[in-house]
Amino acid sequence: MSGKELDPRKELILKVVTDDYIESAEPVGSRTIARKYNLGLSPATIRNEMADLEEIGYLKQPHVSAGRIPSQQGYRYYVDSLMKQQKLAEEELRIIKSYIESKSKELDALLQQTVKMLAQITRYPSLMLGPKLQPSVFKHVQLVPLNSYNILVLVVTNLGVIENKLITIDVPVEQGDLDRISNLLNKKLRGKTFGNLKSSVLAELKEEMAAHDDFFHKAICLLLNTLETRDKERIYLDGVINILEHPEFKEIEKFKPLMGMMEEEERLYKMLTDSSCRHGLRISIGEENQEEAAQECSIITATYNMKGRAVGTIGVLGPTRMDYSHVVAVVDFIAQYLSEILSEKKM
Amino acid sequence: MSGKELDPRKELILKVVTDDYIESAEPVGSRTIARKYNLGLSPATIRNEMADLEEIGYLKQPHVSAGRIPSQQGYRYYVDSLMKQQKLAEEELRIIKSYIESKSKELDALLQQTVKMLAQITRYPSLMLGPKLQPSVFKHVQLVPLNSYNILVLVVTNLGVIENKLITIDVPVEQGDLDRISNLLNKKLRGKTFGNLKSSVLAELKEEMAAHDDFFHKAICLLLNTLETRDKERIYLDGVINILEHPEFKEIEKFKPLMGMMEEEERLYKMLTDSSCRHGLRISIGEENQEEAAQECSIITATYNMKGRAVGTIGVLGPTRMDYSHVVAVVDFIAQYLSEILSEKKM
DNA sequence: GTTAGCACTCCCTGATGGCGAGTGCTAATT
DNA sequence: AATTAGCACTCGCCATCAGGGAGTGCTAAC
Repeated sequence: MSGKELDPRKELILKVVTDDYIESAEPVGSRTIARKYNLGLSPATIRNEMADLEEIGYLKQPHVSAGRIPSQQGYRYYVDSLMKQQKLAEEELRIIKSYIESKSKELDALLQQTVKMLAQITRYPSLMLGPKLQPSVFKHVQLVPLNSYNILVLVVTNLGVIENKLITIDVPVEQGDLDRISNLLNKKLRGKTFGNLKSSVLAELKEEMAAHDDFFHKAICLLLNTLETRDKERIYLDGVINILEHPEFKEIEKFKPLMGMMEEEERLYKMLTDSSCRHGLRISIGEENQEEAAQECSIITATYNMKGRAVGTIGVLGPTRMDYSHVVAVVDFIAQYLSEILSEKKM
Repeated sequence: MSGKELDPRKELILKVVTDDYIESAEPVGSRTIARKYNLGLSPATIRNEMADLEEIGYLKQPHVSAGRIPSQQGYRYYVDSLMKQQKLAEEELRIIKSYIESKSKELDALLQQTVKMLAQITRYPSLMLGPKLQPSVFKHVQLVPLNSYNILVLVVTNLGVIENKLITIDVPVEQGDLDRISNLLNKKLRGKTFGNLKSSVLAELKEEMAAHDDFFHKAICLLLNTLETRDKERIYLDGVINILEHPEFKEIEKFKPLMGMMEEEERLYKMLTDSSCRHGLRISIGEENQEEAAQECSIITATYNMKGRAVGTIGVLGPTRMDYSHVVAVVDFIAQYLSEILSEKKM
């Protein structure tokens, strides 16, 4: 009942119903279809086809005397087989490009702007995860004393990302000692890739370490620690207000669960990293979503790359009756363009 | 008509009406008051008083055959003169303290947790600004080459805060040179306060600079730059969903403007730093707010300190019919307690 | 296989009327 | 003079009801 191919006329009807419902948000009836789209079919014929489509699960009726709307399965078929690939308008391309380019200085601002722009163009809430940067070359380590008992450990990688941790010590250490240790570490580590670093070099360091004092020990441990605990990637969210424009959320009670979800990074994170198809474009419709609050919504995500490696995800959330073809086009393009821009960054 | 003192009985009635309306969200009538609170007055007398209070602008009627609700002026009088100072329950004190203490490691996490907790306790959206840290002592500067053309400039202050900027150069510089320059800078600057630094020391450095190459010049400029451009303080926001529990936002259209506001940091920032009474506790009622979207809301804010200097603001947003006395108590206490904790931090 | 016709379903809207909570006013009471 | 009881009146709220409209399923004709 699910994997079946539909005959062309059923496909046509399903497509028309879905398109119309996406646009109007009203259940669509046979008469409307016959009048609005010239299919050369009478309302009665269309009714029969719609009854069939309902029986096999692609359409449903809100109530018996209403028109039809797509079921979740209907949307799935629409998305997989019927939806026509949309080309973005010149205007949109221009906006997207200028937005992303103009802000290409600060990474964080770039991403924030990108999500805002995505929300503006699609008119749906938009989110973004990442990027998860994997530093590969060690550049610098520095121990900076803030006061007698607190020392800041800075680690700089080739990405220009700084990891920092504060450590507290019991016995005061002198500036000179710290500089000496910093220098020693740098001499050993500078230019090493992290692959090497973890295995060989640090082992070597640990041996030497034994010869030194307790503080040195602590510093090394911390260094290791710092390198291992990678922060969770930040989540960017914008355009939440857009979802209120859609009649499915006219009732505040329908909106509450979504609002609750959007205030919890953890849940957004899960949604964006959801199992199925981690790679490239993904469309989750209704109950296909793990996240309960989003089961009357659909989510379209795409991963973006840096130098060929997927580093983050960008996505759009809307009612199941969302404008799939447009959003897919936008999300896809932005992900690609963002990948280009990021890969160009000298890192 | 506004600065007037009310006679005791009018005050009593205004207080009772306000208390009741805050609790019930329903216009309160004379009979209700007579029955619920034993004032020793008949409904008719109360009616007369309420009519008076309406005439001089402290109460209003949603429609002619409904009970009364406080006007903005009524709330103002209530807040200034009638509201009784509330003591927090042991339970609440305990929760607040444990929340703030348990997270006292990472500053950012501490603040985030604090706002979340504030939203949970008050059941209103809560926000926080800051803190605006003013570093005073220079600790360390480091030039780290990321690749041939990009150099990362790190500046560490006594607060353990790291400013970093990327600079791009035309001519490759060698590691050794960078180290030499870093060392030189550190020797000159370490331990200096920023007050000194800007005036005397840097002037001196600039002279020496002339003797050195172009890159050195660039580095100094950047250093100065870095020290001058302070980031805008971050805004924390949590518990937006809470506002949906209140009947004044049952209609989505009432909520939209607020949602729009809460997605724009700039507007939140303005609200939190609003002119009137920058110091200590502030209550803005309804149209007293500059921000248009919040003119059917009230905002209660308090500043918090670090070592005696106000560094940030914490606040709660609710309908004008909000539980002023409870929120005031909570906000006030949290601001004070947070100040304590922050001031203890070794910085 | 398609379509016209028809009876039927069910939502939506607007009108109607009673109920209840509340008011203002007046006259009686303290 | 202040307070209160009584009463007529207002108005939002709610349930009820009827009519209209959009849509369906079924049957019979094309």
